[in-house]
This record gives sequence, structure tokens and C-alpha cells, in this order.
Amino acid sequence: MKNKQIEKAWRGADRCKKCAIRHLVLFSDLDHDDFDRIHHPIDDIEYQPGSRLYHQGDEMPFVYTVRSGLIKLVQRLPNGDRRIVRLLSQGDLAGLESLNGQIADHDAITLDNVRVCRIPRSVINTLQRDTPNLHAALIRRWQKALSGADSWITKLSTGHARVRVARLLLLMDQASTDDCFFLPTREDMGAMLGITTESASKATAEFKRQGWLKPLSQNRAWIDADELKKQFD
Amino acid sequence: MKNKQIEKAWRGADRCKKCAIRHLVLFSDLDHDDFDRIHHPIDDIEYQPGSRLYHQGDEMPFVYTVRSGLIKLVQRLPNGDRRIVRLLSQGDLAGLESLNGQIADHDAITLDNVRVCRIPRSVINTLQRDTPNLHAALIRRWQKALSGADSWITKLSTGHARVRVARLLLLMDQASTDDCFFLPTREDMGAMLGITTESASKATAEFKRQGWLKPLSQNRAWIDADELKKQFD
DNA sequence: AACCCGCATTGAAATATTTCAATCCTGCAA
DNA sequence: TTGCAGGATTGAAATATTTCAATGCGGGTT
Repeated sequence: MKNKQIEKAWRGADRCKKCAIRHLVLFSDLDHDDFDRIHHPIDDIEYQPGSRLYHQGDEMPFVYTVRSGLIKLVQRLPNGDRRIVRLLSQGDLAGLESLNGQIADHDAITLDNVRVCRIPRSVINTLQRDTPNLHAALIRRWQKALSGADSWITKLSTGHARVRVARLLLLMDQASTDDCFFLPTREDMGAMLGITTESASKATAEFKRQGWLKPLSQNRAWIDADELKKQFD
Repeated sequence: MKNKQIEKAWRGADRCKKCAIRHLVLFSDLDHDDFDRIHHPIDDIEYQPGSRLYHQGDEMPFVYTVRSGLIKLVQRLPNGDRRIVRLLSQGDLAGLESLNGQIADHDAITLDNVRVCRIPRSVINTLQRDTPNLHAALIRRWQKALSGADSWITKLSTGHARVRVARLLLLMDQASTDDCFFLPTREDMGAMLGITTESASKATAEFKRQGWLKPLSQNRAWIDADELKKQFD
């Protein structure tokens, strides 16, 4: 099993002060002084594709902020069906439920190379007492996660298979800063859209034939967003 | 249009101190003194079935806590498709997004008779500065809304139409304190489950024929939960 | 270069859902 | 009581999706 963390280099809150994407991550609004209150280790960890940050049902001692890469949150039904309920990318929080002392609602699994900050729950709780700004940041994250969940339902669980795939591609294209984006496996597409792997494949293949989707190297791809929108919006 | 508020009787925070379901609503953890800081009117409002608390796209000066009844949150796609993304019941918060100054993400429409407390945004923001307990309460609500959204996806947007209807009935049965529960219209069922009105009707009708679902007076119904679970879990 | 492996693609038959139109109920109003 | 209106139900044909099995393809290995 090579799906494990490969790096655990930087420790401590000093790094946070200098973090290049601090404005995107949880501590954006903290004062410089606030960082000095952090005494527990905040680790910067890198995961290989397919790694698992935590399992559904686990106790959660950590919260994770995504620095780069994509993470899928997978939920299992008692009957064994799996469904991807959200994707997390730069700036998103994984393991929000830990802050209420709850067990994990999902499996959190990396799609590509992922770098996260792993923050002990105690750090958040301690800071929370003293820094109202952290509250605000937290609530923004929560709100973002929630509206993400809502639009997942309306956009990705509604309409014909072809439409859902188109919406997913458009969504992933938008989310990417690049002009290309990470193209999930057909199996993951199916789990996101509530359709079978084969249906996802058929739609994807048709888009390729039409020239609306062009796979690039590795798992990345480009889409003709305008054309896809025209066809399926 | 008789779908409008019919009562606006109680005003002010004094009522909150004595609220019978205070432990369920937003202000559960406030000190007795905290209430004295509330100077803006908190109104206790009752709505008829089918009333609209706010529209998707509206500015949101208020947050609502549900005292009784059911509210559907409906999201529209650009192409006009509608999807119910969540149901709110006693203790839930509607209009969470207002706390970040955002516009409404949904139409909020009552299903049956609904009573809410309407809280001006300014009240929350003022209290927030001084009372950490309110933060905790808010975050619990957010978390609850979020895990509700996730299980909506996995349970209600996955599997065959009959399975989804069964899960919806089980969910509504569980949520009810009573031994019967509010049975939505087939149209609303469809909008919740991502299927057509007719498909919802066909499944519902079959459950009735099997004796697993018994409609009672009005819009209420009883289910044989064990049997439904055995069949569809 | 030949081979494998894991995913992607494709086709055809079996199912499931949607569509559309007709009919049935039930509660309410006259 | 009768009639009406709005929702619920039903059936049959048209579509769409799933299922299952076969085949293709590309990257990495020997």
C-alpha cells in the first residue's frame, strides 16, 4: 500500500504566519499575535492519490485545510452503496464535524496529489475562546460547504446523465485556476452523479467525439465551456 | 392570496426567555442576562401552508428559527428546473446565509402550518460579539444543516425511485415526534427525490396497496417502518 | 518488443423512468 | 346533494439507464 503520507516536514504555527495561501485557509483573519497562542503542532502533510485522510465513523482529532489538490468525501449507505457527496479543493476544510466532537461523516480520499495542514482540534477550540475572527472564518467555511452541498444536489443529481456530466465538467473547469482541470475516473463521476460508471463513460466519450472535451496528459482535460453550456444549460 | 402571515402577536426578547422550546432554538445557551442586550424586535410569526418566507436572490435581513411545522428549501436552476434541497423542522434555522450578508440561496416555502421566530440579522451580529455561547449554537446548526444536506444526497438521490420514496417516508417518520407524519404532495416528493411526480405517485400507490403506508386524515400518514426497512434497506 | 493491468469504451438486451393523456378521488362550495 | 377543482392514480408508448459481457487502449514492466 503506497497510498500514505509521504511528507511530514513542517511543524508548528510559525509556518502559518508565512503561509503563502493564508488568505485562503482557516487562519486568514488571525492577528499576528494570535499565532503565538498556538502551541500544538500544525503539520503540513502531503498525500499520494487515493490516500485516506480518515474513515467514516472515525473519531476525529484533527481538522484539515486543503492547500492543494482534490479530496472526495464519500458516504456509505447501510446497504453498501457509496456516493460522493462533495469535492474539496484549495481553501476548503475537511473534518468540520470534528469541531463538535462528532465522528466522521465520510471517508475522505485524495484524488490527486494533495497537501493539507492538519490542525489539532484543541488548537481550534483554544483559539475560539479568544479570537472572534476565527469564528467568522469558520462560519464562512461552513456556509461555503453548505451551499456547495445544495448546488451539488440541484446541479449534479438532477436531469439526464449527459446533462449531469456536462454540469460536473463545467463545475470542475470553473473551480480550476488553470485552463485545464482534473478529470475524475468514470467510476468517481458515477458516484458523484448518481449514475453508473458506464453511463458516465458513454456521456464522456460522446463529448470527446463532439470535440467538446479534450483529454490532456495524465488525468487532466480541457473543455469547450461555451459549447457545453449552450448544449446543456 | 391568502398565503401570508396570519399572526404577528408577540414581540421582543422577553418572550425568548420563557420560550417553551428554548432548548431547541438558537438561543439555547444564552445567559439570562444576554437577553437584555436584545433591543430589536424578535417576532413570533405564523404562516399558512404554501407561504413564502423569502425568495431565492432576496436580500436577507432576518434569520428564522422554526418553532413548528415544515419548510421546504427550493433551488432553481437557470433552465427553470426546481429541486427541493432540504426540509426544515422544529429547531432548524432558515436563512443561515444571511449571517454572512449573502443573498438567499433558496425559496423558503411552508408545507403546513408553520410558526417561526423571525430574528433580525443585527441581533445575531450584536450578540455574537459578546456571547461565545451563541457561536457554539450557530456552529451546531450549521453542522446539522450540512450533514442533513449530505444524507439528502446519499439517501434521497440514489437508487431506484421506489427505494428513494421509501427512504423519504422513513426519514419523515423518524423526524416526526408523533406516530404519524406529514405526507408531502407527489409533486414535492418528486422535487425532493429527483424523479417525476408520476413516478413518486406510482411508488406511493404501491406502498399503499401493500399496506405499508396508510394515509390518515389530511396530509398525514402512517408507515410500517420495519417492513419498509426490510424491503428497501 | 511483448505482455499485463486497470480503466475506458462499446453494444445489445433487460429494466426503469418519463411522458402524455385519461380517469379517479376527495374535500369544498354552491 | 351536486358539481367542481386540484391532486392522485393509472396505462401504454417512448426514452433513458442499467446490466453484463466483450473489446480497446495506454502506461508501465519484464
